[in-house]
Amino acid sequence: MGLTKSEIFTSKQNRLALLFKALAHPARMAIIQQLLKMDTCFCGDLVSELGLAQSTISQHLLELKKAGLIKGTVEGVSVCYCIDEKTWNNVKSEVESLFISCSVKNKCC
Amino acid sequence: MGLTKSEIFTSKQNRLALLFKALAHPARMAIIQQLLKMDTCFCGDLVSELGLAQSTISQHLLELKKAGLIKGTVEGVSVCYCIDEKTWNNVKSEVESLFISCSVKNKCC
DNA sequence: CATATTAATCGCAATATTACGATTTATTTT
DNA sequence: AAAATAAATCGTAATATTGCGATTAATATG
Repeated sequence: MGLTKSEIFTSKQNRLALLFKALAHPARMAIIQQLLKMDTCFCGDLVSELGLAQSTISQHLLELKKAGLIKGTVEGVSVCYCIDEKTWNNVKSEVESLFISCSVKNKCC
Repeated sequence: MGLTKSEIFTSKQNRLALLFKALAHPARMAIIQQLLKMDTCFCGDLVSELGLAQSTISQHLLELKKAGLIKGTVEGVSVCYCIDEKTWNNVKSEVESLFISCSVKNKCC
């Protein structure tokens, strides 16, 4: 069939999977890293920084926006993007609880 | 075209993207959570735990194995899976450095 | 108001993912 | 050696993703 059976999983599993999916592309990782690093974050800057077409970058920005990781505001002709602090911090604590609190202890193999 | 241009990104960006891709499915999140929680971790247990076909689970296990997140050892007729502690800890610190050390400070929007 | 600039959206082609049933492989038990 | 059990692999269909050029939409400038 080829479509994910979201209904059989917990909402946490689905939420985390969607979050990781948003980060599961090197271009989107590059955008996130750039936004974490830079003060200015115009869409055009990202287009010239990464070696992808403008329409492609725009699509990746949409993916990140749908996941709530970034937000953009119109500034004249340009659009300024940045990390959505609120969602980012939620994500941070969810990922932390997955990776940090659960230490691998039981080895069966 | 439809294929990711890995060559234009840094190895860290590609590495993290591949890691997140492995986690970007609720079934694989469920498997990981189960392996973190349980002592026993036979493939068959996962099949009956999640509501997916055996061949589907097997494919998801392969994805996680390719990403280095889990490993499996044959025990008689069954295969016992568990988190690959070594890779898991590497992943943990990479994800930590992405999320924890980089706090969002500059707001341009 | 016409033109330039920036970014979103559309349409398309290539490729990847997801899921399942059927089959195969490997091991254990009879 | 034959039968049973568990898991990997194969083949296939449905759907999703990636990327780009072309177009559209919105704002700014001459």
